[in-house]
Amino acid sequence: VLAAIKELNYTPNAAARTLARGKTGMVGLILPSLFDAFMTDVMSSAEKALKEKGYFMAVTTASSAPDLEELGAANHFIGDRVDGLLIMSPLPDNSFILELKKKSIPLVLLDQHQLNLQLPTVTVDNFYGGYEATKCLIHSGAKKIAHISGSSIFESSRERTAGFLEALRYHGMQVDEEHLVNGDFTVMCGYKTTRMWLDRGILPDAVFASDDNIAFGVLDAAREAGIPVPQRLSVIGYDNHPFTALFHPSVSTVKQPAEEMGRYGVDLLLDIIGHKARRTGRTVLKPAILLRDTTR
Amino acid sequence: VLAAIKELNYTPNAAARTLARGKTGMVGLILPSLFDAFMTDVMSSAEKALKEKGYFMAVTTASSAPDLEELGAANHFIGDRVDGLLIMSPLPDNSFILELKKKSIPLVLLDQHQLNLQLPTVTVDNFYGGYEATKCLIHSGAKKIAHISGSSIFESSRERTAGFLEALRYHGMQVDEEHLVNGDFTVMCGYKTTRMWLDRGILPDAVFASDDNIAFGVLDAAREAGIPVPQRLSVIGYDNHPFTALFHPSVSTVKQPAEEMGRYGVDLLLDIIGHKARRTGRTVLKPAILLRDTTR
DNA sequence: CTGAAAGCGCTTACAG
DNA sequence: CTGAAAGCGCTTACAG
Repeated sequence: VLAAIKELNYTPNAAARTLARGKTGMVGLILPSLFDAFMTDVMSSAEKALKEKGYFMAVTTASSAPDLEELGAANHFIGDRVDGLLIMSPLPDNSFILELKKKSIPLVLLDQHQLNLQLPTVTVDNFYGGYEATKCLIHSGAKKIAHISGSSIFESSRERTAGFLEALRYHGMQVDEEHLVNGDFTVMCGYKTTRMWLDRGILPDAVFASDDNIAFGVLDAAREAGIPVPQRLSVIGYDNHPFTALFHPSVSTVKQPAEEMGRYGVDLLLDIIGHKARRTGRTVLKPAILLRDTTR
Repeated sequence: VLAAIKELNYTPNAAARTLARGKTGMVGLILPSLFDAFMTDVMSSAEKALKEKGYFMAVTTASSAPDLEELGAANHFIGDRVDGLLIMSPLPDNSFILELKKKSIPLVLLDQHQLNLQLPTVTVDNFYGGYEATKCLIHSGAKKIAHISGSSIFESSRERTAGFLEALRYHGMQVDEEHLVNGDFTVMCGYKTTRMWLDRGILPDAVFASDDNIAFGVLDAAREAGIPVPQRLSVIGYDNHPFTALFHPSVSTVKQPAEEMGRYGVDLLLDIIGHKARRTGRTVLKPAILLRDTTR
């Protein structure tokens, strides 16, 4: 009989097994975009970790509340197609999450706390990252330090900005209004902001960019204008985008433990699924400052 | 009764429905890496198209034959968890595919033909892309044209190189051995190759890079060495990486119809699943040459 | 047109 | 320890 099984290379029917056992063998990942380097890192790490445990990963994007609602809609409900969900999308509206909670679907939030929801979370200490990045800029002697933030719908972005402001405050420094810019995690926004500074003659000494895309844009504008980096302008980004280490000058950045976030998020979720962990608790990972050639 | 359904926001059990109907409502995507801009574009487009049709997407990476075998292994078989599979990973070894074929699992190959397998494919005309990119370089007056290829396990890379060689041949030109470099789709390889040319005093007039990562590396090395682009060195990449349009100078490239590949691949696969299309046939998409500031 | 029954292909608790 | 039966929660073909 076993020989025959090998012979016909029989595979047990997954749907029947799922129905009988109540486990799908799939884990869902909901994230805002497939184009962001950090998110892709986390996704890749999660995929690897899941594969090692014999799980498959269902990926779906949702960047807004309506997108999430749609995933909760009748004939497109992701909840019971998976054993649990890793959620990286910002949750301005919680009704989708509440529905999942009500159905007791195991959930882990990635890169955001959402304190009111009492859900297990895996985050990076963005306040610390923003604070330390700014401190390095201050210690290198910069007097006029600027910050270009990411989109404020991301908790991570808001906290980096808070860390930046606190570092300045602690060191008795101020930031000019024109040097505190609400950006959006794009190269374009870094470029345009720097051009604006250049045009108005208010280029700062140093910039803390809320992600590496922004930093690339700042560096591009500086290079085009012949501004020496890091002598005249220091730049530090965030994420450790693969290109930061490869370009010349290499770009200083704050490395997020993306690999760890994906792996730990998976471990935690699988423990919850297997009733080996509680459905609460915060895990905060530390980022690492990587000083390279765009800072003094 | 219907009111009660709304009330308790009931969702039918997916596993039971799958078992009864024989449809999972999931489509699998197998790709070599989550870090490549083109692949991410295709994935994103496929995800969007699938979502519109009420399907979810299971993503799994496999870059080598053993990886694929693993997906065919007993307790990790992806075949019956999905209604069909979109396969972007190179298939040097076909046994995994043969197994899927034997089980009649709908399959669409993306970005590769694999003629011997008689499977429906959606590809881009890479020979044409390589030929046209090179022709543009020739027409701009370049005499010494170099090429840095991607990894030869990719059919797409091999065909771009073939297009490059044919364009030279057709125009009665030759390529020096040192200017035909086997690379690997990385910034590092573009950078190192260009440095090597510089160090040996054999910098070409123009480079056709098999992807934009390589082109970024070439441009970075040229900038560092003070080589004027495009006056002394023209560069054209491949993929239309988001950064190519944003950096200064903007990077000439060959735009792959990634969005179309993802969307069309999904449409075709769903038609096969719904018995509305045959399990054969080639669809070849045309790339578009985007001449920007790194070519004359 | 409605409603009860069989069947999808497993797993697991239970009888032998 | 082995094997037959019940059950997982739907869908669909069929009887009424």
